[in-house]
Amino acid sequence: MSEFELLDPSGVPLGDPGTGASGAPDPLLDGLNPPQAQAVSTRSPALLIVAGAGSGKTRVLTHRIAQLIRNREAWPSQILAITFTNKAAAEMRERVEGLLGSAAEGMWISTFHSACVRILRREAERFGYVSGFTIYDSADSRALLKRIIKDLEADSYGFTPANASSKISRLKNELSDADSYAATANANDPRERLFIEIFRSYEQELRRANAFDFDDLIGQTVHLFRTFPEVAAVYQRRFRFLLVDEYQDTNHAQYSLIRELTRPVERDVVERLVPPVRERELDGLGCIPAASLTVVGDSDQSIYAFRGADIRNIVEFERDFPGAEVVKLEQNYRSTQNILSAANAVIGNNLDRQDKSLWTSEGDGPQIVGFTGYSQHDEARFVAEEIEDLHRSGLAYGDVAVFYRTNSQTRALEELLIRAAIPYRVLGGTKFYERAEIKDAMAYLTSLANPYDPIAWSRLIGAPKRGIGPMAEAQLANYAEAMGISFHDAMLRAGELSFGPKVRAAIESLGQLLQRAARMAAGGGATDDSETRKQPAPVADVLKLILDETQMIEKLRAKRDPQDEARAENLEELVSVAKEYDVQHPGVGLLEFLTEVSLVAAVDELDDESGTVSLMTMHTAKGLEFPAVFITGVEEGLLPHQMSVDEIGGISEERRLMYVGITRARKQLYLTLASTRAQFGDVQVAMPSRFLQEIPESLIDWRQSPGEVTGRGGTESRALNAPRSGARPSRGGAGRGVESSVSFGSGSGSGGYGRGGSGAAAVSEPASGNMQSALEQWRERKRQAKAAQAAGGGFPNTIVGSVRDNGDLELAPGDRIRHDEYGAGRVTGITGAGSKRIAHVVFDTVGERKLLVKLAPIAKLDAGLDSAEE
DNA sequence: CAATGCGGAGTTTTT
DNA sequence: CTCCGCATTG
Repeated sequence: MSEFELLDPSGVPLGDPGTGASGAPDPLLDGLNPPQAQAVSTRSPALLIVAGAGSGKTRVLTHRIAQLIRNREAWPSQILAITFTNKAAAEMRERVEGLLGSAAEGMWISTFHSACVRILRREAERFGYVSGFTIYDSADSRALLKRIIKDLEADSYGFTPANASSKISRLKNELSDADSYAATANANDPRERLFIEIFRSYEQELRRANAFDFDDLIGQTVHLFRTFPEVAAVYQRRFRFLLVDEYQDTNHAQYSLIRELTRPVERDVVERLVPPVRERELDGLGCIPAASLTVVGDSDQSIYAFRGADIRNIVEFERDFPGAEVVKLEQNYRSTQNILSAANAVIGNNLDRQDKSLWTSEGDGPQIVGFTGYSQHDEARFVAEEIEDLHRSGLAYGDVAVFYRTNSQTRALEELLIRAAIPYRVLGGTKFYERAEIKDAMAYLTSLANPYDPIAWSRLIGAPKRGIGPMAEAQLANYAEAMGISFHDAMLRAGELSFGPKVRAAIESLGQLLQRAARMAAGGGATDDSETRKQPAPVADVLKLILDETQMIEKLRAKRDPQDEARAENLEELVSVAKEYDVQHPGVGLLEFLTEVSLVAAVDELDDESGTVSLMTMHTAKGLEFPAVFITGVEEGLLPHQMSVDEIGGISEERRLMYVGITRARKQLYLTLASTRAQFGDVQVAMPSRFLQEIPESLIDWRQSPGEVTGRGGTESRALNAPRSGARPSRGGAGRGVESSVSFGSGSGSGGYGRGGSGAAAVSEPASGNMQSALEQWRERKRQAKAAQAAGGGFPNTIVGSVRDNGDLELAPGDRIRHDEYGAGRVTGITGAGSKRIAHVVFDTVGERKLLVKLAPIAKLDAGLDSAEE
């Protein structure tokens, strides 16, 4: 919303705190447990709600807000609630409105970034920006940095747009700028000096472009408040109640923003405020007292340290805000006890945390299901098959989520889900708005709002290709700068520069298009003659004008690359998005659309009604819950991620990530991994994650344990055509690690693995007998691991057993082999060498496969006629 | 100026 | 493996 009322104009006195709640029982407290009710009702100046996963914190927050309003302790306009994502904000608004009726109008419920944009758009003129500023996403920032690094020839010092950007981001999150950094940096280090130059130049260019990057949105708002106390006072006065969700993930800049907003307004500033401050707003000293602050968080779910989140913000809250009250919510209303026990066991391995255990009164529920695939492909197939089983037993696809650590893991999963015809949706990853063609089209809109933005302008010039190259672009940019005019105006005056007739015509026609579109967007109508001031044109109309005139869609369609058809469709989708926006927000104009697009988060795309399986990273999953959850790639190097192992606190953060993942599951949790994983073209052996060993084995029903797939923990390789792990009978080559025949829901044993193996899930029964030996191996390895750890020095995961090793298996074209999964087949070729030898095999039933000789579950049956023997 | 092709490099999480 | 930048060619 764009309206901005300072205080409710009616001037009705606010009720006395607490009066509404006394006497009759409050329906807003109905069904809350005592700590929850306490968290809703308490009125200390600062409140920390320590809310474990699934403990009903959203409920508490919404009820608290509703109670404040309903008791007339606050007007809706006096409430500022900060959430982590737009989706969470929308949900919270909806729930508060549900509790109150429509009385919630005027509340600010938004993310840090959205709230700051709103403030900055109002106040930008005060410090050299204009309201139409552009918000640079990280790609835009990097594009700008790329130019700067090139200009300064800093690339030879190892600076890249990516590393410079992340360093600048880190500094900005600490509220540093180039000057303050320069004051502390080592001036004798040429690399440091160069970095400072990059940083300074980046700041200048942003300002000149009238653009903020993500971090600026917070940092500059803090800066604004500190520089202009009377501006800060407007917001300090307005927002009497601040509520901040996910407080454990706030960084220093965000923390500072909260501090600024909860500062009392000093007497001398009070006197200058407009409209004049009324007596009842003041305390005895003539100040406007500090706003009430409520924060909600769980330090065990802090997973954004890499983005500057500072766990100290929550740990030291009581010290920061004297008089703070702390309420702990530990009862979980989401998950079964088995899932919670696993979560508690994992997080319990993090030192320096306050001991806290989630519990539920809802019972144990089914065991967690574990599965180890031979490859990520195999793992993905298990996931797909299992989802099918869940679906057949009555679970909606929309109730299932698949999590992973890195976005690249979606590949194999998507492939198998497509093959199984399971509807799914990937959240995040390469987002819609990050696609090249979408960014191209958006560059036009951005440039209309901010004709001084060089990144947008530079992008639109080359999309589509129209004969204006880097030379012409540079000339125009120089000219614009020299004359102090916008890029658009420079293009309209291309005749004053020495371009060839063709180039000049192209430039002028583009300039005219932008001029027309700009008029239209501003509400002047597409043509010159408008005397009637109209509403801003709908965004979709402006977009369509651009797409039609530039022929972007047609040009894509004319190409023969099949990818381009998809790109054309994306552009059409963008038009639909814009139309939808126009319907939802009539008459608000381009700027709001651009803002909203800039600030969408991955999770905002989640549509609860979509009826599709959701794929997302565990970071994206925070704050969500699903009846059935798959956590995939639970391997060393992936979860915890290799990159985190050397970082201080890295493993702890990864463990929290695992904890977040586990606690998303309501009823059924799956932990899956693969024993090999292909990365960058070659295959690598993967070890089970140390986090798996931290979960009591009784909680996990291993359909196929790591022990079964990676060998026996010894060095000898087993007879490869024997049934795996001893006791299990072979299943005619299609035998998979599916041990139990107890099925989930209606016993559909049909949809199993391979041909004939049952894929039905054993949910409530412990593993049946023939699982014992495999489990025994796994246990033995865990025992060894524990012993090693107890012996001191050892890491939890120093012993993970050896892997299957067929290293000495000689294969040649013509050999017959048997594969545990695919059955019998004939080798048609061998490529690669050493541990990366790949056998190309045509199987009798499943056709051609490529297998890593060293690790595939294969055995030689008989040699081909001309095979080389050892 | 644009399109094509080759070679090299980089691989975490995101508002 | 895949994306990106660079150089060559049309």
